[in-house]
Amino acid sequence: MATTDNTADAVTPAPARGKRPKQGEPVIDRALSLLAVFTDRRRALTLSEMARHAGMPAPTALRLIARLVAWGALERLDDGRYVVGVRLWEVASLSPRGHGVREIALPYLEDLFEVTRHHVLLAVRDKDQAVLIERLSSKQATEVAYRVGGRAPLRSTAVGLVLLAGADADFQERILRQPPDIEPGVAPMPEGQLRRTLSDVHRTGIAMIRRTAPSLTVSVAAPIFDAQGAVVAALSIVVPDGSTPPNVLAPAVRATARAVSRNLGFKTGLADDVRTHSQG
Amino acid sequence: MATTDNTADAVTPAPARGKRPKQGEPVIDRALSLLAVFTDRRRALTLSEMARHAGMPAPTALRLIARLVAWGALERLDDGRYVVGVRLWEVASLSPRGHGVREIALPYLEDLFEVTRHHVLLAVRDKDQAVLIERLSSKQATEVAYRVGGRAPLRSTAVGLVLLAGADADFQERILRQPPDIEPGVAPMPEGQLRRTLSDVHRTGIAMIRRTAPSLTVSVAAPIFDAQGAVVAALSIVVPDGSTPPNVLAPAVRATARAVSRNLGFKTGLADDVRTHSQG
DNA sequence: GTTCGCATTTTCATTGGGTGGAACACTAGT
DNA sequence: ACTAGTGTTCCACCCAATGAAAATGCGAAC
Repeated sequence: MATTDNTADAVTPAPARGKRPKQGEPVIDRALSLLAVFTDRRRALTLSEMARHAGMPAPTALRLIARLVAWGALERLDDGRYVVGVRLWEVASLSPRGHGVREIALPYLEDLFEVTRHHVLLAVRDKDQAVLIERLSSKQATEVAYRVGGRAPLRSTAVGLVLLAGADADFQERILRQPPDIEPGVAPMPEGQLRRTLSDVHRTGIAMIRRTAPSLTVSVAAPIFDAQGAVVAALSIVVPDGSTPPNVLAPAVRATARAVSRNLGFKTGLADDVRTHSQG
Repeated sequence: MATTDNTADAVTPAPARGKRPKQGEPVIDRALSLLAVFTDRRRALTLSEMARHAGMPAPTALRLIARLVAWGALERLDDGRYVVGVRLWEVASLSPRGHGVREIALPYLEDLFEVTRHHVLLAVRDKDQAVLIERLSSKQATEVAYRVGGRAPLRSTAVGLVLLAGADADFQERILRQPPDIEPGVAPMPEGQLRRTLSDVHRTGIAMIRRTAPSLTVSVAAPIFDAQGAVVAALSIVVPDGSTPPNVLAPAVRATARAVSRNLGFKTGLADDVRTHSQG
């Protein structure tokens, strides 16, 4: 969680006496930190919970929250707890990299999903992580690790690898220098192998990852390009290990990704190998 | 657009001279009004555009926007324009009435969509309007009036009627007293007929609306209940007029809505008429 | 190359909105 | 009754927010 860089991680053991703990922080930052207290596990919070997690006195939190509620960024439940409001969701739906790509990609994801009946994922990169934009799942599909709106590591997921391979070199370097992900169910790659993998992903336009937790699955991902040829998103399919050979899935995933790219204005050259040559 | 209730609707013809135009407004409100300048048609804006639409001087807007960008609520494009950021979308995805119901309903919407191949809509009520939470559409489906994240009137759409019929009495009264919607392609209902319609919707659990614009369609909607039996969302299917008789669609829509309701913890009684009796 | 026009950014003296401790109301648990 | 927790109102202090002005950046027109 990127939200823990606030002040009061816990309960601020020694509250610094009667002195000002974090007085002077811009109001907006405080308001935003009140939004950031919500997580997947905590979708409805009381005033005092919010104040505690955001690291500010209750009266201050109350005042700010009141404004957020008045605007619709938060809503108050009957029991007095607060939740993220529809108005905020409404504005957020205008996010080009959020609902934007989703809106364009959804019909194609539908097709892929309908044919395969397996999880279909769409993700974009934000900071050092992948953010899951969409996930189509049949009710009886295998257990899946990530939810829509959640974040996933770049180096140990198929979509992550695609997004990482599509990023600029210095960003890649920075990520590569970080200590390896400790992702349950995925064997962490040593740096050398990771570099080779990224190179392969860049060349072939396909990334694969095998997981052992939460269930045995294979993910196959492909990049989505915008009109400028930049990788703006990644699409993947997640199937139970052994159900379908990955080399059978790859063409379908690739074709779907290309269809979405074309709809985003990407001029798909002739065949894939042509683009490959122009890049190598 | 609900965003026009801000100060500078246009360009503020007479800027009130050198006096303070709206000095003294809380900072949060200003920040939020900067988020509210984004609409379906304007998803990427320059600094001066944002300042103008939010009704504040450029330096002030810049300062606030800088904070919003730092947090991730906004993102800056290469050309200097601002768009709604993924971080905001991420938090908004925790909205129970936004992505919450969507997440639960999606698999069932999928099924309905797959069988019918027509638009499937999911909406909730916010203030005096319906907000479209999800829309599944095949690529070759008919033109639709609303997009995900957009708003629709309560009295002239099928989902709107369902949500209105499910609201408490005094809210219904307030809406009924308002002047009728002027919705293109939908004949506005006189108050008497509307009351009768709402009563029917409440009794039968089905609402229908026929549109002539943007295309000739029939919408059939049904309510989704939460564990407490309150109408929290509405589900509808939109088909070309004449393609499928509404009375054929109704059972499918109803069954899907019930399936979602059950998943939300709603105890579906025995048959529908049992619940009807307990309510009348 | 120079000039104009406009958007963006920095600076800075002024001040009013923001602040949070204290006190109060209320509920629930002991 | 007492304690412990939450939610709310109040208010005197004061620092963050403000926006005019000026500087800077950026193109396009000349």
